[in-house]
Amino acid sequence: MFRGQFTYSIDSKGRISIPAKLRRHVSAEANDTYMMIRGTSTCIDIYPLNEWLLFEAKLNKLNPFKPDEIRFIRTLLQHVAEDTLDSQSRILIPQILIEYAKIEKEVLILGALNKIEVWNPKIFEEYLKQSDETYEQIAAKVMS
Amino acid sequence: MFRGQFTYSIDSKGRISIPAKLRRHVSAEANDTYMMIRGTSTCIDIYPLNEWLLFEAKLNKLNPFKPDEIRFIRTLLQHVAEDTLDSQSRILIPQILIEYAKIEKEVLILGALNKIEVWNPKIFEEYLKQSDETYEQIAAKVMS
DNA sequence: CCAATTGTGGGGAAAAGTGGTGAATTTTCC
DNA sequence: GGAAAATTCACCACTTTTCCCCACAATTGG
Repeated sequence: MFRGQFTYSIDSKGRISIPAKLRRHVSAEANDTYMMIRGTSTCIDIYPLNEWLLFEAKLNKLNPFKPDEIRFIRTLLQHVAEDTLDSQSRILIPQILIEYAKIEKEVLILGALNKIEVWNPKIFEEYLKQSDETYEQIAAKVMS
Repeated sequence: MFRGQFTYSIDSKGRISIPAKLRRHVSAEANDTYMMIRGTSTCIDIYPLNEWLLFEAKLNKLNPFKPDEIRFIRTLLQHVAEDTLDSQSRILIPQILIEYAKIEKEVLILGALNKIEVWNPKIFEEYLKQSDETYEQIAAKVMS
């Protein structure tokens, strides 16, 4: 499972290193392959291939004859991209996802259980502020 | 279960020894791996891996497509870091946690049941003073 | 009192992160 | 259809960080 945050940078070609500490938790089944999609917030979600396949299996159980469900599937799959690590452990993020997540130079990489999220640090900060619950309250709920 | 307090020092690289007397209480399942996280007070909480996994299991049951629940996951995992003991039984504390806990040179290491807390000794002293109630009063309330 | 363990410090090799070059392929345009 | 331009992608190079190892004083325990 992925956890923790890392501040990295994206280069002029749109490449991002996958942090070594996250890479250690990627199964060998993933074959250094990652799937990228639009996040549900203003960020990019990155799944190792094996985790993606599990997620895809869930999508497959949806009913494509229900308007809501097919719309969800289409919206999601529209911007899926696949890439394999280069020799420096980086993946190339498609321009359209970079724009969607409003990413500039600095990126915040967040380990979030079965996926890795990529944020513009400023946007992530704003996102956290919007919450009613403080860190203390959330911690109290989970850690008790 | 962890108990007792120890005054140690953090070195210039941000490493802290885990006291031998606490280490004896760590399960072999933990694989010498510890998770560090922002404490709810001005301190750092350290969990052996196996203890931490209990919390993570709770997070795993949440639905990351529900805005409230993914927010919860992000807020918590943001402040988590992982490390394994080196050959001298030390772990490396990330700079961001050191700053959060306002740690300088001396640290107070506190065994606190299922976790280990790391404090700046001065801050811990202040924390104890801050309460209006005496030890006796608090004990009466909590233990009844 | 001696041997083993523990806590602290630091050097140096290896890994990690970042940036860039240039060949190969694809696309564009005349 | 073919040359020029643009894109892709496999490498190469450099700097910084990480982490593995050695060293040593202090403490503990028999």
